[in-house]
Amino acid sequence: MSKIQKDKTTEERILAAAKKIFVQQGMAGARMQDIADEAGINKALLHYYFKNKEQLFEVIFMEAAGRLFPRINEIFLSDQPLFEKIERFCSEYISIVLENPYLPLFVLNEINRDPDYFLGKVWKGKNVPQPEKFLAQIEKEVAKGTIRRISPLNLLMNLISMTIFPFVAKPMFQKNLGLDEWQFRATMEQRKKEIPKFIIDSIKK
Amino acid sequence: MSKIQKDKTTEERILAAAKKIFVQQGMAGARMQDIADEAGINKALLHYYFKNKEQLFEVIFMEAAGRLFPRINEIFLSDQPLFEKIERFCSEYISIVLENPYLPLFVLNEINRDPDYFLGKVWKGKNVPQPEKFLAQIEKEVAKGTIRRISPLNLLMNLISMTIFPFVAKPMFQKNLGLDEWQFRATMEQRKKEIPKFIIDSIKK
DNA sequence: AATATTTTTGACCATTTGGTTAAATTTCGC
DNA sequence: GCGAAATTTAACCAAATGGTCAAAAATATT
Repeated sequence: MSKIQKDKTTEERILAAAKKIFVQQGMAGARMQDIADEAGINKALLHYYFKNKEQLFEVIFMEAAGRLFPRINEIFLSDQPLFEKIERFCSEYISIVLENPYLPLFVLNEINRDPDYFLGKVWKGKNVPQPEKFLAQIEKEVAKGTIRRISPLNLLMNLISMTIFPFVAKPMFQKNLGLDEWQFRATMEQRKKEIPKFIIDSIKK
Repeated sequence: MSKIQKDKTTEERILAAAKKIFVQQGMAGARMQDIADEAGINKALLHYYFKNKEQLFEVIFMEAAGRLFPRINEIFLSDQPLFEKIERFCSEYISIVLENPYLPLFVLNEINRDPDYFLGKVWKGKNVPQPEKFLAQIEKEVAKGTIRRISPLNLLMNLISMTIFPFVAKPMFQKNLGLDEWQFRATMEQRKKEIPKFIIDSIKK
């Protein structure tokens, strides 16, 4: 039981509750009863708004995935210069995830359970990922001689890893490095600039 | 149902089955019946060897965590020079995880569900993590002028992130970048040397 | 071979859990 | 205010699930 917002509509309260429970417990661990309790309503009413657990889950998952994946695609598709792209990605991505630190682990976890199903849902339609452009851009910079010779694939992995992983391992980092909530946030704020600097220092010629 | 090893003892078959199911489905998603089936035995026999789900899970979890955490602690505690440490960590860690690519996500996920409980189990006794030494070592190198000024915390996060995250996001990377199993492995083999090079290029003065 | 011990099984139980139903209550259109 | 529609609830149901038990089968001990 937590604070039940009286101003929100019932459906909004259900979605907020479902998000909290699903993100915390995963699809398998989440209980419809817990979601109902969290929303301050009856379980039957839950099924009045969402016909079953799977459908409710899919709404939550797609909303979560929808916040994370389009941004990754942006760095593939935009027309900016490489270094600007890297800076923008880190800065914007960290901002988004700081508001929902547990989303990445949640999404990666469900993808892991059934990659084809979930990635099929996420990347449907014209939204398929096209990393070719970004990878080609890196190769072009290598050819121009502005950056050292590096495998584009590795550079991409490095960028995404350094940006996202600290959130995935948040409890571990916090506990092992003794960071409270505030210190963790501050560190991630720093990293908006530290990561691009780290990368550029490594590859710039 | 999969191949049931006749040469292994029943207990070993149970542990292998439990590992497969738990790592794939997580604690909440795993079914005792599925573990029994996978081991080619009766559910009652499962409880004859392990008194309940939680106990069986803990055996699996501790075995998994025991493979991942001590290595991280090593980079904190060993006496090697910084660059060697970084190289050794990447190389050894990737080797270990290549044999069980799904362990990191599994462990991080369960830690996330109950950080204090699980991290308490993992780091019990004299095995508590002591990052101070590693962080101090970085600061010393900065002072000596061998590497540029960088926040030790950020460097540590970068190292661990680049090493582990590709495994956590394995299905996503594979699907979105079109890597089959073999190509993924080859990429990670490359990264044993690419990551240290990437880091050292960034911080060496 | 006979007996004691360990391992394995099928049948069963209690609880949890997702989901339904019919009735009650509230809200809305008039 | 009144009937209809939408919202909310309590009570239930069936299937799934973790766990038990007594008997059977296999193995070890003498």
